[in-house]
Amino acid sequence: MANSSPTRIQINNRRELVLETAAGFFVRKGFNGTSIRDIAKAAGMLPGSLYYHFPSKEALLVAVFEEGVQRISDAVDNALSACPDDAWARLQIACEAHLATLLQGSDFAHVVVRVVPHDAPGAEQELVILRNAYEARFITLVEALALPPGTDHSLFRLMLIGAMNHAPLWYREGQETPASLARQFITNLRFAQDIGNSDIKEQT
Amino acid sequence: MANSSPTRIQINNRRELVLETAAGFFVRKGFNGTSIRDIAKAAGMLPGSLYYHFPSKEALLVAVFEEGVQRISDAVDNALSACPDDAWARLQIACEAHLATLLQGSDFAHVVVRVVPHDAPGAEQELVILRNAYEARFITLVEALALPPGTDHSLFRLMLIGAMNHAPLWYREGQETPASLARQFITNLRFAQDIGNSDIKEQT
DNA sequence: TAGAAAAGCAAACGATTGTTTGGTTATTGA
DNA sequence: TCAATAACCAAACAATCGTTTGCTTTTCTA
Repeated sequence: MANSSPTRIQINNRRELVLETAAGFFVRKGFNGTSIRDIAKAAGMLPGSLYYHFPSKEALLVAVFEEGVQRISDAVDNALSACPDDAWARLQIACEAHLATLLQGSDFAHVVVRVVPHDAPGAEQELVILRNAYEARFITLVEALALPPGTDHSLFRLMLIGAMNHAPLWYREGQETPASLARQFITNLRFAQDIGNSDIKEQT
Repeated sequence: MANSSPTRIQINNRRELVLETAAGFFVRKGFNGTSIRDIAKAAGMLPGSLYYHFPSKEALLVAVFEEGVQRISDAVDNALSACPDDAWARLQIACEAHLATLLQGSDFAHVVVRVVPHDAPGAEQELVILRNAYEARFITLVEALALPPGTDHSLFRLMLIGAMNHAPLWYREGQETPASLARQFITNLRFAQDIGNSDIKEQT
């Protein structure tokens, strides 16, 4: 007997639907702005039914966070696996994957950026650990850079992450692509020159 | 008696206390994570009493936003008024004032960065207008820069604002000052060199 | 000195919150 | 065939939510 027959019952078959629905609400309404009833109704279920899959609203957020961190981590890792060893090129590739997942992927990764862990006090530590585990990639990537002497690599990384995670607030699909954004992000942080600034007195 | 001094009644004498208390909660708990009862209790009043000063919870948020935008605007404008230097110096001074208000000032300015306007749907437009009115300063400041040819000034500005507004999430008082942060922010975006990267072959 | 306005208290309103409980249906392995 | 389990429904729970109403106290003005 095959242990996975075509008529096999789909275990937790609507768990994913609940997760996706929740991610959408958490992104658009925030954690505290979303009610269990919002999610249940949009998923075609009753409020109490969610508690078969998740023991609490905060546990649901953690599950969404886990999926978001998993997806954006996979995207970045996968992009880096087929990338040259040049530190700047690797960072740019990672930024492109980060932005693509954040701006064009599902809502899961967006939740990780949008929802601040302290909004769910009981799950705060878990959420911070998850996000830190992902962002650790950028510690390595930025430390591999040969930055000008005296540059604080940590601050450089925080600037970059801040700039990237701010993108969902202004990004509109159509004009710019994650790839073009990543290229410009890195260019602005790498090639920014003081061309023509040494004796600039005024601009119009 | 110390409290029976005036010949004039103190109009709205506790309105400021309510505003400050609300700002604190909005920063630490978010808008939807804060209840009217939270604010009232911390301000030593009853929940209903807040409605003498503000017609609704969203109107209270708008008032906090207005105060926050006012304070950070004043800080930046005041810093710029004594800085007729070149464009980069002016931008750095503005960043320093922005960061100082955000990280070391009252909670008012922090609310403007922490609370996303859509969390209060009925006040969303008003909140966006307020924030845009402030951020317009950086449009001018960044457009005055002589950036490398082909640089998107708008994206440059969004990077900088994203990096700065991300700071409250990692800043810890003691080591770095707003001034040192602003200097490094600008340095990273201006003087970033490709030192040690001359062996780069190509970028996509 | 009378009275209007400011400021807030006390108490409740209906609605919504996260969650629980017990029952129901469908599918499974034995 | 049958008990077990997955998955969900139906209905309610106490608590909390933003807000309203009516009343009281204080203070300034006319």
